[in-house]
Amino acid sequence: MDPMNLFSQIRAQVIAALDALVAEGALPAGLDTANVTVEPPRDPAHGDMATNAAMVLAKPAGMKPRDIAEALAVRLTADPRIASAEVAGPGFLNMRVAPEIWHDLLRSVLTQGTDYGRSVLGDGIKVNVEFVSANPTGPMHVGHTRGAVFGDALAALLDFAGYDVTREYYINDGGAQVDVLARSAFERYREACGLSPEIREGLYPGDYLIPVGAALKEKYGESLLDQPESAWLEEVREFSTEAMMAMIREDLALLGVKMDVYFSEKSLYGTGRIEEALKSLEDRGLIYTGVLEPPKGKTPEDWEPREQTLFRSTDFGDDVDRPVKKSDGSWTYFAPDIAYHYDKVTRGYDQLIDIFGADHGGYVKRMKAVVAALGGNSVSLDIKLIQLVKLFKNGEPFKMSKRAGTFVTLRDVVEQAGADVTRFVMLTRKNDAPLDFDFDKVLEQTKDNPVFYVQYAHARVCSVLRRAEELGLDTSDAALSGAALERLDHPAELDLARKVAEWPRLVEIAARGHEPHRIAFYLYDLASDLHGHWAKGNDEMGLRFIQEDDLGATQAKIALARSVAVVISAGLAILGVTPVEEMR
RNA sequence: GCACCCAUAGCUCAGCUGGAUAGAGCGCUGCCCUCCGAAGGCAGAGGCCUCAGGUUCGAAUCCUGAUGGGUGCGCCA
Repeated sequence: MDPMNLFSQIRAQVIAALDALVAEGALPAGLDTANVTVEPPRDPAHGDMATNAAMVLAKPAGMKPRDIAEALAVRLTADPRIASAEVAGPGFLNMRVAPEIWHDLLRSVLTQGTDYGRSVLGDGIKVNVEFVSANPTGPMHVGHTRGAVFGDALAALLDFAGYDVTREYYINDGGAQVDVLARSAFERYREACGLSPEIREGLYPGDYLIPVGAALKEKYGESLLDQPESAWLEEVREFSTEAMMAMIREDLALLGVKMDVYFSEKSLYGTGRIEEALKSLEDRGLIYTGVLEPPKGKTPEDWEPREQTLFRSTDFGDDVDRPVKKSDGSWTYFAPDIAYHYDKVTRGYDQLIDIFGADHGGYVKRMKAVVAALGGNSVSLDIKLIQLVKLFKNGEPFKMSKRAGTFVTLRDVVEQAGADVTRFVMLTRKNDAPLDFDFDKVLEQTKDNPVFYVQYAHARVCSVLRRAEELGLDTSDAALSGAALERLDHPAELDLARKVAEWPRLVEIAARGHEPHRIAFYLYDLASDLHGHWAKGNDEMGLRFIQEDDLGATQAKIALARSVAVVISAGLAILGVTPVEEMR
């Protein structure tokens, strides 16, 4: 556990005290302390931290919780850093630490800067986060945007928590939809050559292919015009897919998302890689030929029994076995998916994370089955489903329609709201909860808008630091970490420090659960505490950060303020948002 | 029909992998600027955590079932 995490430090101390009690015979040996926690209590009046040790151990030890708790309290308070330990409620042990603990903590924050809160939780474990993976057939829309932000923030969070992270994009350039793209682009090519395009039903009608058509003309002149499809399809497909991917990369760049790996589905075909992956399954006896039952309740009109090559995914918790080959012998879409995950497994990742749209929930079980079959117990796969984004304008639902031209792209969103705002707002909801995105509200400068609220807190601290500099103080972190922090003795000031102390713990909780939204909520809380503390200065002069007649106290107080700003910066960095120094 | 996700204040949502008296914003009511940024703060009202069982020291949280909503369901990716 991380040495910077105050709660894990104290937990280690609790465990040590328990061991000591065992050694002196006050507790039986061989107790399992895995469930012993040290957490901030819900009600701050209960103290700085609480442990459930006595309640967890009462039963296995065959003792009353109170007796254990009291013995533990005596042990713990022998350390001068633990000011008090009191038994409460059903057997909680509420602890209060000495003020120096908080002063040391703040010093540590200022010394480490935005590295404060980095964790060794990940222990260098190799994680692959696959996200976006939008089909290269057009621009990215709002749904992709949320997935992109979520994946990028999750990757940053895991990196911060000590994992070795790869951001990866799977390009679906091997299926029938890129043929459709090629045909659509070809019509735009014909248009560029002065002919009228025939955008038939089923082709992509979007304007974004017009420049692709023009580029095709520039490259090939009119030489493709009288050729049969078989002559130009492959080249046009290649050309268009690359154009689409260039556009997608640009969109991602607008959002501030940078992938480490772009993996091409097409590279799996004709290279033996699909065959190799399937052989790996076959060697385990997981491939067979058979006939599937028709789905109950909703039998397709044209359903008829067919013999197919199937993957025995039911062995790994899936509902039915899944076909990997069509009846004509060609691969189903599932086959390259298997090969792709096989590739990820063989690249040596310990953990895989796939981020899908919620409408792909039906694929979760089969993908988990694949990874379980290929990687055994050594590789885990977590799949995060991203719920819909509901757009609003002036509080009114904003209907999207490709045909009506009110299709909202990633670019539209970023151009209107800005990347920082877009990213933060997209992370203010759990991934599996629908998200309302109101174009007007996200730009409001009120506390109704969480982005503003957090930014404002950061800007206020910067403002105070500027004031302090005018008074001749050195506001560098190096100088502030040397401040006389013992002058921070007001309960309200220590409360703020307590919140700062929760940061490393929160990072670990968020990383463990693959839940970057927790960062956003924590930052909102922290900002709220800062604003609240600021306002206390209205009534109580002594709580203002700037004390014009006492520069020593001022330096200590702005060190506290700066610590809050440091954590806000670190948190925003994980979310991919730039902290602002003043509001405009 | 089956599977997965969801259900918490009037509305939109948190709730730290089982902890103490369930929280925040919006909306409503009432307060706080001779003062570091009031773009903020404080207080009040508002709850059968959808329902019924179960697990245990202890459940909004875990299990089972029900109800309501969303998504998906063999040669489309």
